[in-house]
Amino acid sequence: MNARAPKGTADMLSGVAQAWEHLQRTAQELFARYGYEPVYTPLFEHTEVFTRGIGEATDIVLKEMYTFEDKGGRSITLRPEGTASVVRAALEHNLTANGTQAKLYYAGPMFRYERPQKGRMRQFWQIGIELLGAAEPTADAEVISVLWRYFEALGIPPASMRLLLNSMGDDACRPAYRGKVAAFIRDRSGGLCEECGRRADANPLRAFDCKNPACVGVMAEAPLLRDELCGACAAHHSAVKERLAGLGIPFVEDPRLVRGLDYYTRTVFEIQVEAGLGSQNAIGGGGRYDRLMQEYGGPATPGLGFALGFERTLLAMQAAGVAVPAPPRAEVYVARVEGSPDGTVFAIAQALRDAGVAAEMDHQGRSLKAQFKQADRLGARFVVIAGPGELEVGEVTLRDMGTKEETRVPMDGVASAVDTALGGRSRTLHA
RNA sequence: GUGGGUGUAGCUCAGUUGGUUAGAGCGUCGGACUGUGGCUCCGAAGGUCGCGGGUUCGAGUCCCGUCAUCCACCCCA
Repeated sequence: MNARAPKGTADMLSGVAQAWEHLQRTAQELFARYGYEPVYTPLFEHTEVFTRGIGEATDIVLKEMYTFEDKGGRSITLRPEGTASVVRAALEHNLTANGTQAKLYYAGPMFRYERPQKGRMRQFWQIGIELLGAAEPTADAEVISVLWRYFEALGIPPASMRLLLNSMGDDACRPAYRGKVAAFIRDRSGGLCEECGRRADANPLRAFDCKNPACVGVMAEAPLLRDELCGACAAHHSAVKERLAGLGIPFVEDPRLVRGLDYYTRTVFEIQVEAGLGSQNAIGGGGRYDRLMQEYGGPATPGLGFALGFERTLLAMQAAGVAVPAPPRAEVYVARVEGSPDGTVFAIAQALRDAGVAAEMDHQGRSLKAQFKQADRLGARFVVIAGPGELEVGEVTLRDMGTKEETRVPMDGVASAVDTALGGRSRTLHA
């Protein structure tokens, strides 16, 4: 058989897996302070959830979805992002009935069929929050600040982050602007790449995203939505900026920031980092999607959120030299000696664990010396030497690996002795 | 989907103009007067040289194919 993980997927072994849990713990703790509650939606949905939500003309829907027919003949798609599912769930369970506000967060794998490269996987992890039912600009500022604070909490230097901000307008002003850009593209199509020429019809705004130098040059002269926002959108946008400035969160207005999902209205934002991501640069982003719920047939419900990528966040942390805290694999190592009754050694280790101490012992019949090496490698602060001599008189030797001090303690008092030595921080699980 | 790079021990890599039993460092395991760690020293295990085919007296080393991987384009987290 082919003992290899599929293309674009990766096994997360101890080092990475621990970082993963650190990212999740940090998120849970921070998001809870803002009142967000966890939600777990299915990893797959009816395909329509994504085609309608994300937009038929987006790259995600056009060429990146893992879509298949299940045995019941339904078209199923592995989620390529989180917002569509959460909004679908909120609608299904009426979480925003009568204008109720819902604050949700999720974390888990997303799937997109793309060629993998640095910072891009076919299965990748995102954490995101969604704030539903909130139309005020303070909501935008809150969501953006959660994202910013999260990266700060992880230790990514604020100076290395760049927050980009833009407004996509709404139904009152975007259609007219969109028409203007389409006209502009048709007019100047000679100077644009083939792809952008085609964009005029389906998705003209995406031409702003093109990295082709010629296109960048031409699009630099294209009309900007910033200058065409309706009064309500302009007021909203400037209020968001005011709130952010009030928090001291630095942002850069980028009138050409266009995000790849069709559902955005008004505020869109992205946090970029310069080092570590290869040719990618965004570690998180999001925006407002006031029409999404209606798109699914629900009541008009404003909403917004962000998503951030685990892989990219980790790359950014590594580039910034941030270390991920890793707990010691053992605080105490219980060593057995030739002639020690296995059952007794085993019981001592168990007693320590029951008392809340991380304890490890040998299961391979290795020499005492090897056990000490192992204890050292695991980061154990103490080694309990359970030799026949000690056990005979109901005692055990407790060695402090730092000071090399050894004391004899009663066998049934090991847990409390260690607990005291560790500063009494363990909790007793079994009275 | 397109382009380029790379595929040699668990990991990072070296392998000269193709020539006999494929190497190093790290890691792992064992040992240094036999119940004790982190340093040092000694030793050991571990490799279908991605896979298939071809050229050759002979290929890890050249050619073709294939797969995988990395990076980039597209686009995004």
